[in-house]
Amino acid sequence: MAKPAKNKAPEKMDKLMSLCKRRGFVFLSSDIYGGMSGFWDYGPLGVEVKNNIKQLWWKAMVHENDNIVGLDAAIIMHPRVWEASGHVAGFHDPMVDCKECKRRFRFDHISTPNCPECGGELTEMRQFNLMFKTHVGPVEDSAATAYLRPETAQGIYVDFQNVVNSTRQKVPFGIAQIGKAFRNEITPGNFIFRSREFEQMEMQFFVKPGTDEQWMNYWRERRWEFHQRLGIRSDRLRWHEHGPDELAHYARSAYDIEYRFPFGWSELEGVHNRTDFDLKRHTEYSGKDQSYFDQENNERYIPYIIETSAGCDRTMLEVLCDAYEEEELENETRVVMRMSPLVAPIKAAVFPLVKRDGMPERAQEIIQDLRREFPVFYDEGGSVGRRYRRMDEAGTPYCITVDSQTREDDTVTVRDRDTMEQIRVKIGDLRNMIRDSMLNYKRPMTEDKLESTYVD
RNA sequence: GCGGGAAUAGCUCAGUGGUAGAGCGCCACCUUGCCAAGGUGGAUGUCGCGAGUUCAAGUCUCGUUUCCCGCUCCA
Repeated sequence: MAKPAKNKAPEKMDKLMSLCKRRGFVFLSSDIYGGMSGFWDYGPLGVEVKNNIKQLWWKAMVHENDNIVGLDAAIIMHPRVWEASGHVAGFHDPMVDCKECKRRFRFDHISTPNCPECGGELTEMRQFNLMFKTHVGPVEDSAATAYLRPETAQGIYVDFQNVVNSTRQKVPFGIAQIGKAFRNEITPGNFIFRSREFEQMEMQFFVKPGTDEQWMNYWRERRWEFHQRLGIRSDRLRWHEHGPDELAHYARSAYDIEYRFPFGWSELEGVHNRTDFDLKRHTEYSGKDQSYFDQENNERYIPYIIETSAGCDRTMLEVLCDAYEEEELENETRVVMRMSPLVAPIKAAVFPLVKRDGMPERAQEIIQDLRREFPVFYDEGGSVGRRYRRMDEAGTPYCITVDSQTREDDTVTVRDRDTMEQIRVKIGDLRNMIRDSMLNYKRPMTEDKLESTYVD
C-alpha cells in the first residue's frame, strides 16, 4: 500500500481504522462482499459512542433551551423541495476531463475550449448528480422521481409553520433535528469523514432580520463550548471564517469549527447565517406564505435563519482521533483511547482478581448494581493486566477489581485508564465516583508521538 | 470518472511454479494475587472473483470486482 512519506498522520489513521475494526467501533459496510466505499457500519462499541454524542447534542440544544424544539422529518420529501432549495439545479455539476493530463474541471469554470492546464483536448461535458435518486411507487416514471435528502435542513424549513402553530414558540426560536442525509460524493474518503450516507445534527434558529449577526455570535460560542464538553483538546480546534469567495449562494456569513485530524485541518460543523433565503424560496415555490407574524409588535417578516450544522460521524471521528494514543511503557506500547467518560461506550469494567475464593460472585454482584445506571462490562479471562489493556483500547475509564480484601472491608481497587493508578474505593461509593467522573473529566495533556511530525 | 498501488487466518504480514505459513488475537483447561507476551490443547482460509498457460498456479498472463492513495468535487 502506498504510504505518503511527508508526515506520520496517515499511519495514525491506519492504526485507528484497524483498532476500530478489531474492537468493534466501525466496520466497512458489506465487508464480506468486498466492501462499499463511502458506507460504514457502527459496531457494538461504536454505536454506543455515537448514541452518546447524539444524546449530548440533543441535551445541549433541545433540553437545555426553552426556545428550541425537536423534529424528526422524513428522509424522502416532495421533489419540489429540492427545486426550491436549489439542489436540483446546483447539485448537478457539469464536468469535463482533460484527455492529456487527466485533470478534471467544472465546465462552467473554464473559458477555453481546451484544457487550461496543458492545452490538451477535453472530453464531452458530463453531469454529476450528487443526490441519490429513487422512485416512489411501483412505476418508474419521471413523475415519481424522488430524492434521498442531501441535507436535513429543508425538513425543518418546510415544517416551520407547523411548529409555530403547534408549539406557541415565538421568534427567536430554534428547531433541532438529528438524521441521516445522503450525497453521492465523487470521492468519499478519510475513513468516516466523508461518506455517502451520513448523519447530521442540525439546529435552525429563526430570528428577526437585523438581529442575525448577534445570534451568529451567540451560537458560535455555544457550539464551541460543545466540543469542550466532549473533552476535545482545544489546541486541535479552530475557527475558519468563510471568505467572500467561499460563501454559499444563500449565506451572509459563515464560520466553521475545524479539528486538526491526522490528515489535516477539516470541517466539523458550520455556523452559518442563511438569511431569509430558504423561507423566501419556499414561499415562492409552494405558494404558501412562510413569513412570521409578531403579534406583540404587530409586524410581519420573513425570519433570518442562523444554522448550526454538525456532522455526527465527523464528531465521532473527532472523538476517536482525539482519544487514540500510543504510550511507550518499559517493554511494550500501550494503546489507549483517552475519551471523556461522557462518550465512552463502557463506563466501567469489573474483574475478579482471580477466579476463586468467591471473587467472581462478588464481582457479579457489583456489576448487577452498576448495570442499572451505566453500561458496564464483566471479564474474568486471562491475567488481570491483559484485561486492563483490552479496556484501554475500548476507552473504558475505570477497571474495578475484586480481591481478597474485598471480603474483609467491602472495598475494591479502581484502576484509572489514563494514569494506570489505583485507589481503593468502598463498593457503595462506586456509582457516585463514576457519575462524578462524567461531569468533571479532565483529559491529561499528553504528547501524541504519532502526530509530533505533523506538518500543515 | 482518470492515474497509481493493493487484495493470503479476526489483525499485521511472509510465502518468486511443487502438501497453506508465522506472530499477535480468539476459545478451553491449568497457572496466575494488580498492568500484555507462563504451560497444554484447540478453532479459523475455495490465497477477492473468472478465464488462460502448465503435468502442476497463492505465485505467470488476461479480464473483472473491491479497497487504498492522488487528481477532480464537496452548493
